[in-house]
Amino acid sequence: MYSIDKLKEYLENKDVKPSYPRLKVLEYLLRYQNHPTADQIYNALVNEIPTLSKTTVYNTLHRFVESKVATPVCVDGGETHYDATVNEHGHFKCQICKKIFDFDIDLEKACEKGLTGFEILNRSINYKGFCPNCVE
Amino acid sequence: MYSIDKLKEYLENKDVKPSYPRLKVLEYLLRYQNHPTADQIYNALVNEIPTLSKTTVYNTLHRFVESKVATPVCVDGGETHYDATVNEHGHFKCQICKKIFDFDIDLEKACEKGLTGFEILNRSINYKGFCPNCVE
DNA sequence: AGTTATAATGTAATCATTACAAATTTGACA
DNA sequence: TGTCAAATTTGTAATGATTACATTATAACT
Ligand SMILES: [Mn+2]
Ligand SMILES: [Mn+2]
Ligand SMILES: [Zn+2]
Ligand SMILES: [Zn+2]
Repeated sequence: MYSIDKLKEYLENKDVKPSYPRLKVLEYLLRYQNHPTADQIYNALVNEIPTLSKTTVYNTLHRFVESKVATPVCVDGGETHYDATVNEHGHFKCQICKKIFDFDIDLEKACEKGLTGFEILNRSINYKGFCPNCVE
Repeated sequence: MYSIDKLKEYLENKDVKPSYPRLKVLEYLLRYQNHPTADQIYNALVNEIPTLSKTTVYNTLHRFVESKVATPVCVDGGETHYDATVNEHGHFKCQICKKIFDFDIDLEKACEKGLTGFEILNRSINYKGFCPNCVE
């Protein structure tokens, strides 16, 4: 799916040194597209990288965010989820199965009033409700 | 500004018993419109209500949220802020002064693709950047 | 190889939030 | 007004995600 060389190149282009933990975290994010938490990533990788530290996962994710390799997804007060899809899109969190779904949204036509003079750096759109599998 | 009787009536209409701490929390939210955290509310009220417990503030806010007296605002991973303005609107958090600003947004025209079959219960729109006072 | 910068690790601390049991208040009713 | 059950409030202890930080390991460069 994603060759190590491609991942290395991708990180280098974003000025992130492609260490082994970083490559593995990126590979995980891209492969599963499941908006995992730091803890989920750690648990998924620690078998393959027994020396992995949870702090390294946090460090890596922070690095990814500041280099725009990943986006944090804070859909409610709980843990932060991470997403390697960095183009703008919405997130829908199902209240039953807790899964986070992507959806496309075009905010150009959604007229915002009251933001003249503000410099917008990023926008996050989070919906909550029931996913098709969980609507009864 | 907001008479105690009006506040009482408002809470009763939402099926929330108007206890003294609840009235004071609601009054604070409505008066300052500053999207405070539980801690900020506690610190603002504890002088006037010396017996106030932080747990009561949390209990009250949870009650308010479930009764739609208030909305939680989770703009980034940190603390949850609360808002007594419950009609849909966007929030802008300034990265410098940390203030949270309201803005109007009409999502009707923002076409969402990929949500057929989903039942949406609520939407939250959070922007980040620099407010007019902090843009250099 | 030696030197320096960068990254990873482990542990302890932080801090918002929650759990829980005890105390207090409220409101209905006799 | 007194009684009693239900609801609310309180204080404290626990939780759990995240961060701070000092140490160790790895990488890059001369
Ligand atoms: Mn996503
Ligand atoms: Mn608001
Ligand atoms: Zn679901
Ligand atoms: Zn500002």
